[in-house]
Amino acid sequence: MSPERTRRRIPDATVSRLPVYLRILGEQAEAGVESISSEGLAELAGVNAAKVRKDLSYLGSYGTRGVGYEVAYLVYQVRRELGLTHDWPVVIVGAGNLGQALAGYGGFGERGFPVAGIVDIDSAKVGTVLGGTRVRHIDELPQIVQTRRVNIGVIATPGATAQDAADRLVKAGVTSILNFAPVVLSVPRAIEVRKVDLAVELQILSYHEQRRAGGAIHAVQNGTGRTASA
Amino acid sequence: MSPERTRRRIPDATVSRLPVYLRILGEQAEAGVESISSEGLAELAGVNAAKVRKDLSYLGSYGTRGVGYEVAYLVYQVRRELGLTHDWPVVIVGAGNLGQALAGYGGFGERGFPVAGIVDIDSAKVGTVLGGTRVRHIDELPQIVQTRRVNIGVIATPGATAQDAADRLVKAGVTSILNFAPVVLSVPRAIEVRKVDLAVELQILSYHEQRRAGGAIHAVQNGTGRTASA
DNA sequence: CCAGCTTTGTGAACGTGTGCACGAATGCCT
DNA sequence: AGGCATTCGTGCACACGTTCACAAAGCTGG
Repeated sequence: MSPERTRRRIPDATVSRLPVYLRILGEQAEAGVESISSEGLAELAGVNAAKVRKDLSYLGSYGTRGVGYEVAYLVYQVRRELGLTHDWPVVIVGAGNLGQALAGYGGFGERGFPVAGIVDIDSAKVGTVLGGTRVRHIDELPQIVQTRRVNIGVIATPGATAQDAADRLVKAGVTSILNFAPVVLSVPRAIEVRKVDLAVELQILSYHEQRRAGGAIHAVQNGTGRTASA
Repeated sequence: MSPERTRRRIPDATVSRLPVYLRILGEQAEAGVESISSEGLAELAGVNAAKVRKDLSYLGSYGTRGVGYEVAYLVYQVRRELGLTHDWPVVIVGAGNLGQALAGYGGFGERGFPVAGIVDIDSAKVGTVLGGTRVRHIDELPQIVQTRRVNIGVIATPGATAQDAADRLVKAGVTSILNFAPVVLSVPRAIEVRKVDLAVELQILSYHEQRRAGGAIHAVQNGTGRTASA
C-alpha cells in the first residue's frame, strides 16, 4: 500500500463557509484585486477575521505574513478543496413550480453544476422544455444518471412523493441529494443529504419576530449600526 | 413596572428543529395519533430521542412521564413558541424565475405566511399576475408594508440588486429578511436575516463527492443501513 | 542589515450543542 | 395498595465551533 496522504478533515462549519469565500474571491479577482487580507475577506463575508484565517489554514498555509493572500491562488486552492475543478452534472426530479425555476435559473450551469436532465412522474409534463432541457419520464432516471455520470440529485417534488424520488435516485446510483421537499428523507447512510426548507426558514424568522413583539427585554436600539449578515 | 416574565431564551439549534417537529406533529394529528413519545418523534424527525426531550423541555414540561406527549397540546405549544398563532404576511421582492415560483407555491399561505405583495423594479413585469397576486412596482413597497403590516421580506432578485432590495425593505419597515440572492447583505443589527443559497448547498455536496472520490479512507460499506437525514 | 510595521497561523480559553445515563413521575396490572 | 414497566426531564461529560491574543514571518525604508 502506498503511503496514502491522510486527507485532512475540514470541519463542517468551515466547509459551509468556503463557498462564500470563493464567491467573494471570484468577485475580487474580477475587479482586478490581486491580494486580500483576512480582515478584508472577513469584512466582505460578514464574519470574524480570525475565523477566516482558521478556515483557510485548514487548506494549508497559503497566505503571506505581513501581506495577505494572493486572490488567484486562493481561488484555485478553495476550488480544489471543494472539488470544483470539474463539473458536477445534476439531475432534477420534479418539473413543477420549483423544478421549472431551478431549470430556468441559469446560474446553475455557470457555477459548475449543469443540468443533465429533468424528470417527472407525470406523463403530461414529459416533453416540455425547461431552460433548454427536455423533461423526461422518471423511469429514464437510471439511464440519465449512468450515461451522464450524475452524482448529485435534486428533489423538487411535493412532499408526498419526495421519499419515492429519493429511493429512485439512490437506486439509480446518485450519492448526494439536495432536497427541497419538506420531508425527512430516509436513505442509506452513505448518501449525503442536504435540505432546503422554505417553511422552516420562515418559521425561524417568525420566532424572532414574535420574540421581538412579546419580549419583555428592553430592546437596545442599536440605531444605525450595520452588520454584514450571511 | 410589572414583574415582567423573563422570557426563556431558546437555543438557536433548538429553534431550527422546532419547525420540523411541528410539521411531523401536524401530520400525526392528521393521521389520528393522539400521543407520541420522544422516541417516536425522534425517529420521524431523524434525530436523537434525548435531543427531542431537551428541545421540548425548553418550552416547558409538557410531557407525561411513562406516557409521552399529547400531540394536539404539543402542536399548540410549539406553534405558540414559534409565534405561529397568527399569520405573518410576507412581501416578495423580485418577480423573476424564483419570485414566480415562490408566489406560485401555494404552501406559502397555507403555512401562515400569505403573500401580501410582489414587487419588481422592472416596469414591464408590473401588472402581471403570479399565483393570484398582481406584481406591483417596487416604489409601492412602503405602502404595501405599512397597510398590510408586513414584517417579513423575501429577496428573490439577482445578486446585483439584492442589497438595494434589502435597503428598501428595511426603509419600508420590514424587520426580518429571507434572502435567496447569493450575496452577503449589509443591514442594521436589529434586522434578522436568513440566507438560502443554492450554490452553497451544491458546493458543499461537491466537497463530499470529491472527498469520496479522492479519499484514501477505506470507505466502510454500511450496506443497507438506513438513516433518517434532515 | 536592522528596526519597525503588518498580517498570518495557531495555542488556549471560552461558549454552544450533543448524547448518555439516571432519578423522578406516571400509569397499569394484580 | 404495591410493584413494575415506561417515559420524561436533566445533570454531566464530551465534542465541536468561535474568539482572543500573541509569536513567527515577511516587507519596507533608511
